[in-house]
Amino acid sequence: MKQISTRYSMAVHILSLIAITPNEVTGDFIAESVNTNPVVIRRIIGLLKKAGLVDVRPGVGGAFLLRAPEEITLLDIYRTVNLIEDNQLFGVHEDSNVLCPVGRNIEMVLQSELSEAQSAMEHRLAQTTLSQLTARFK
Amino acid sequence: MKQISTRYSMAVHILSLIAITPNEVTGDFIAESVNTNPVVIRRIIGLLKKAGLVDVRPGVGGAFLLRAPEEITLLDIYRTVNLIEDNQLFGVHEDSNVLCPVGRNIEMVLQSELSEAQSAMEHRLAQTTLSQLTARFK
DNA sequence: TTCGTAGTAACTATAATGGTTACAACGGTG
DNA sequence: CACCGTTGTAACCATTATAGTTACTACGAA
Repeated sequence: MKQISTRYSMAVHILSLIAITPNEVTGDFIAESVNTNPVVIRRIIGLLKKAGLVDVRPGVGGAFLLRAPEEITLLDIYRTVNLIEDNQLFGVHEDSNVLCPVGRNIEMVLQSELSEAQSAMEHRLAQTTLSQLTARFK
Repeated sequence: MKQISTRYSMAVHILSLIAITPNEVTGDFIAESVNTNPVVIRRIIGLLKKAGLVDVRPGVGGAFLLRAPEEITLLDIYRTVNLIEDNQLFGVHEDSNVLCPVGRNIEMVLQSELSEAQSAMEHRLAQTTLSQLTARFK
């Protein structure tokens, strides 16, 4: 299967970098730390901006947090960057045969179970803040 | 983002159908219930066979469970069908710049957090058995 | 021997991903 | 004012996973 996009881990990286740097941070600087193309960084920062997590100084550049690192959780970042259909992590096949007892019920029954599993994961993500993360860098 | 493949929900569908059907079930019959091409079904059954969840009568055909529906969990099926690199749901970008405190630590620190989140999800999947699922079909 | 089925290989169209080049817009600075 | 570094996008690309399809071989039972 395909893993969840590294866009997410890169977003955490970006926010961590902004959090621990006293002055403002340019996209090119972040790109060097992440070791990727600056455009990739800008795209992710665009999502973070739209979500109100960061802002960027126009013209001269430089990103900064709009929320305290103690108040940004891994779930916040996940939700920002991992745009997904109906916010459902699990895809469920549709158009099953309604003439069959399984086909008639599988979608609803399974979707409810899978949503619970997804919630369990998201709940765990919500337990960790950006500041807890950056505290572990040495 | 991309959702987790519907291969998983189809696998649950397939096993449910085998579980509630008294006699053995052919791939074509399952394909009609799932409403897809029989080859797609055969491919998934191949994975289920390899995992020891089902077996298929050669020649004449027909699949049957090798384990009681009470002893097959959604996690078992997930693990069978959702083959993924290192069993890590979350992809984490590699080759970050080691000269940067964030780049040097992000991979290990984040991976450990994300593994916990994944475990929380899998733990929830392990709570539901195939028999609990089929009991909800009416 | 024939028929229905399983197992596979090969091909396709579609979509997400991560990277890349290019360029316009913007705000300080000399 | 003119330049420079930066941001925001658009456009394009190669790679990969996905889900479906056709086609063929192998097998067992009637």
